[in-house]
Amino acid sequence: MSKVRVRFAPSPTGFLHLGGARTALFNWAFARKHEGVFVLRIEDTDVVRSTEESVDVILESLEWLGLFWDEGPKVGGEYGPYFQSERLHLYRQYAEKLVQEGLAYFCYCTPQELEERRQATLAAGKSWRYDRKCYLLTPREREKLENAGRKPVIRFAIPPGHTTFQDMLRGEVSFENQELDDFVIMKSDGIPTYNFACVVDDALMQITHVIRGDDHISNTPRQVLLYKALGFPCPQFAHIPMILGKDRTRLSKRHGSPSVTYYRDQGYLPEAMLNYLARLSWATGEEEKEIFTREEIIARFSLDQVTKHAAVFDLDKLNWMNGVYLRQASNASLASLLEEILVRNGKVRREDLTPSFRAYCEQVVAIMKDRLRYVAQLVEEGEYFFSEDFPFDEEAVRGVLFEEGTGEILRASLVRLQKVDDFTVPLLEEAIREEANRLGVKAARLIHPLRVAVSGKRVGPGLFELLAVLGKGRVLFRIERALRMLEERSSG
RNA sequence: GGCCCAAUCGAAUAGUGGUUAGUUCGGCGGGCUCUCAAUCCGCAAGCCGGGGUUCAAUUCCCCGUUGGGCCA
Repeated sequence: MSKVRVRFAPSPTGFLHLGGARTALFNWAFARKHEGVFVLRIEDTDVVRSTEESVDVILESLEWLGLFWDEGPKVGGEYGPYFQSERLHLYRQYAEKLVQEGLAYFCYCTPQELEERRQATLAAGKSWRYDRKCYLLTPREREKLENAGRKPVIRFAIPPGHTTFQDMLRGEVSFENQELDDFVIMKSDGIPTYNFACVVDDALMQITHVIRGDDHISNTPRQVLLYKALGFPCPQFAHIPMILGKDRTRLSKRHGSPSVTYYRDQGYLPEAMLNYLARLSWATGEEEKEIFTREEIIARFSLDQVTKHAAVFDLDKLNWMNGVYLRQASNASLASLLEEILVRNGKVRREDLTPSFRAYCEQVVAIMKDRLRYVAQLVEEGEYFFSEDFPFDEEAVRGVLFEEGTGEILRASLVRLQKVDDFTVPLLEEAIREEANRLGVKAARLIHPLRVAVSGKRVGPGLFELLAVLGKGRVLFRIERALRMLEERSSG
């Protein structure tokens, strides 16, 4: 059996979205599982919408996920080039071959002419398909049109009959050829259309298995016909389900963000993202197990465990899964992630990333790890770690800080804490519990107002851990400030 | 509009011609606890509808419905 060769072929017209990432993932897993080759090809024939930045973002996203390709941009390979824009001569060559063999033909109809005839046909209550007006053009007629300055497209002549292919997930899928149009394979500017370039490339790159989204099912009969016309062997096809948003429509900005880089920038871990994506549409074959390393994914991956129906992207589950990975990650790695996010959000300047700040970040993630779903939460909800100018939750102030008797308690706590030289968890705990005893109240009576005073929130990490991380100076300052808030309230 | 694909708890999925239809996330309740988490224990929640085939259908077939896709 020949070596498995699969490919992922994105168009660089934007970021890599989750659906594309999952398609890449399945291709990659399939290749690794079968010790085959994973090819990356950039389908940049749409000159207007394709950008170099987009290529970079897509490559970065794949690399971040650890979906490394064996052939393609940056790494090369013997079937290159891997950018379609550098393969135009190949498409031209094969298109001309089809024309010479009478399997494709030049068409000079203008868009306006086509539209007129389409409207007329529709008005007559019939469904429109290209009417093959140019199919039987004589050389003379063609010459005339050329001389009139018309630039032809090349259309593929759909043969009669029907086209059937085996889908690895769905079995036999069949189309009537008459439903297919004599579609354009080369535009008048010499740029191939998607189906044609795709077939030429997949054939020339010796792709054995085409694993792609099921939105391509209806392209497949056209492609199968092209393989036959070009005399290429057909690859195996597997159309995997799409990923939809919560409302079961195509994943888009409305559903949060569909881009891989967004999740990277929010502080999701690549292993978590990969794991979650793998679990969409794929049954691992194991109950009670959701967490899979990339090696485990490869070892278990099989296309016949892939479902046939669309999957809904569930942020809750991704968050849960990312939390699992976050808790497994080292404080050092999370701290460096946190630093990047702080810099990107303008909370910290790059030159302030000192070793001591790094140590501080490690302490922060150490006490926050258990309650994080993604690292950027620390920027969104944990301002109090990085600034004195953090918001106070109104409900916490009203319900906890302004409770009767809190002033005396805070003042007593302040005095007591001033005497604690070393802000370590055991010493802080001892101090607060002793002070509670002395005042004849439960420790909680001190703990809750203190938390609000130093963090502005009524929920958060354990108080003693929090005080220890913030350090004596900031803690005392914040308690004094809270006391002033209380005074202002009672006087005003 | 034409064609194609799909359908099990809210979500991801397992599974079967005869099962108390399993698991994970989420939800709810409880334990632990300074709060929130984390963690542990428990609970609720599903076979899209209608016809067949069959002793028996969630499972096989057909139709419909709904959702999605491609083309226009």
